[in-house]
Amino acid sequence: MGAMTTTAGARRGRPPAFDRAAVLTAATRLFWERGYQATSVGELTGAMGIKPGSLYAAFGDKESLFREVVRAYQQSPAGVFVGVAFAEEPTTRAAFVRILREAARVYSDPAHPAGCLVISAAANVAAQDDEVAVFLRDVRAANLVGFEERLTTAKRLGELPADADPTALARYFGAVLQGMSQRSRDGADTAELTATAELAMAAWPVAGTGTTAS
Amino acid sequence: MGAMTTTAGARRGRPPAFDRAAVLTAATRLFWERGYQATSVGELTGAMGIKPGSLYAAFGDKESLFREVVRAYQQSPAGVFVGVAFAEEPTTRAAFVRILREAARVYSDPAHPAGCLVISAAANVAAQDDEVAVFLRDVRAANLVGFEERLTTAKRLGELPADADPTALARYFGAVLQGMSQRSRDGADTAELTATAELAMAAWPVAGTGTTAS
DNA sequence: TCAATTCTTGAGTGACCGTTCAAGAAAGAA
DNA sequence: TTCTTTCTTGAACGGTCACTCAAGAATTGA
Repeated sequence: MGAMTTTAGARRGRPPAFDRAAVLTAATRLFWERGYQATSVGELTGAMGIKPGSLYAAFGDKESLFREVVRAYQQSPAGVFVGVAFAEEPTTRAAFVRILREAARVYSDPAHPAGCLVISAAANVAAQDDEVAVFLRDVRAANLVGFEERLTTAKRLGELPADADPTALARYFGAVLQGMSQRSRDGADTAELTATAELAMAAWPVAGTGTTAS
Repeated sequence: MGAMTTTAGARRGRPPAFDRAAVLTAATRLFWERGYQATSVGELTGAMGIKPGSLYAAFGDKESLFREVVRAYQQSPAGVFVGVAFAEEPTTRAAFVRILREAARVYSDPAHPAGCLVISAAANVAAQDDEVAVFLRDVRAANLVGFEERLTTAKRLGELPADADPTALARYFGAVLQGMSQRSRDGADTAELTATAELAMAAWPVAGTGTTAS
């Protein structure tokens, strides 16, 4: 689908003067750093090197641009490491260990803004921009469902003890990742986040004992 | 200090037509729900029932009002439960158990906006409002220092094993609390957050073993 | 060469932002 | 009563917001 529209020549009219992927990257960086609402169209056009008219012709409006940014982000290294860990690690436990460690690295990578764009870009938003907040919340909820499905499967396969609660575990790891994202935005470095990740894995259920002591 | 200025009569000039504490509560609710930047002065004056002139005469400007809101919040039940737990619980472990459980309750209390105002009210902010973000980040950092001091003391008193890392633990619990706050803003209820809190306590060091397995 | 199509440009839209201010109203002091 | 002080009110301030549009430039198809 994308190949036909981008590679095949013979498009009528004046060609765009900018590289769509490049300006999307610039927009991503801004949204990632400041969040959706705090990023103005003026800042966007400045960073993207295009005028408002071009932005609106190419992307629709600010909200559509943001949705495209999120879509691109989810396919970037910072967005796919969860899926990659699930696909490549042999055990569910190893997958979560890897997810937490990768998050520690990615969230604090100085090559891009700190934390996770999906977690922080619409943390607070005016009533009028509710749809953006709902959109990101749905993405987060879908990620949690992915966690839960993997953990449920692991329990069915005997990888988790019978008294393990996949739903509670999924939400716990989700909360830890959101906390790590926030900590990285507060300045936490890779070492700190890695230490947090290691401690977080202590919640992994061990066969034969309850998962927590009161 | 507060008693003299509020109770003693004999103040010159026209008295304020509003209850300062009441309008502060209204402002707190708005800032808590939407965050600093996404809350406009127009919404504030509407919710507080006063005109812009009165707001600026009484509170200075939007930023000063917000700082006063944060100060009041920190002395409210939602802001003091950490200090109360430290003061009332006999052991450090019991204090952290209580902090996590209380956070689960408070963050999801439907009587007020979800989560922690200090954690979420300036999550993303434009460059011009940096000072507000820095202000809240400092508050969070101070809370972490409080955690760390308590844990360091616990280690010195033998309540924690010799290989325990108070700094890492403090940051871990800080991250968990930030994650719980975010989860509550995504709709998590008390039961979910409580389950997360219980799982989080699995990271508490046990004498004689390493704190984590790899 | 000429029409059709697509993008760029620059100027401009109304709405809302945080904030200010002069004028009037309500209190104590003289 | 009159002065002084403090608060309220309503109408504004310039600035920025997201967004639009007509006119010109660059391309393809005929």
